[in-house]
Amino acid sequence: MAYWLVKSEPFKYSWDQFVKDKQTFWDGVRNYQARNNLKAMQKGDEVFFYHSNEGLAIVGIAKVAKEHYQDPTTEDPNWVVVDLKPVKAFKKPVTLAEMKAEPALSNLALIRQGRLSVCPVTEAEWHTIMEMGNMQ
DNA sequence: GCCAACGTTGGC
DNA sequence: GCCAACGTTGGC
Repeated sequence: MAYWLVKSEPFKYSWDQFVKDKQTFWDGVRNYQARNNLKAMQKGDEVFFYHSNEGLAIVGIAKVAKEHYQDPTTEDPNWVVVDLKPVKAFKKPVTLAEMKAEPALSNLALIRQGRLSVCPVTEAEWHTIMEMGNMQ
């Protein structure tokens, strides 16, 4: 079991839309590092859903419903998607500012490499963030 | 809307 | 294979 974090701009695809859809394929990844992370995801892995640009917070938890497959929005075999489904929303979203202020999260990939749209989260980081969001 | 960070591209 | 130029992302 591994943990991940994906980003979405709420304009483009918000958590609310995700919940309404019940399931979605995570497309639009056009970065090799992010793509490699997508490929490493396994069914059942848990994923933080982060709102970039607006909100700047982790707003919910998703689960990998289907492992990577060819991105249906392109012919290019370089790119893949995974299926995600919503698990639950944070009662209290954990903001980027809070995560930056938390010493236990100083190595968080999201903070170290802000532009990476799909990044790994360690188990310790996962639990820290869960506590910060009152999700324990 | 600006700017910093970073990835990608292309000329040499 | 290096490096400058350029484009994109995302925080502020």
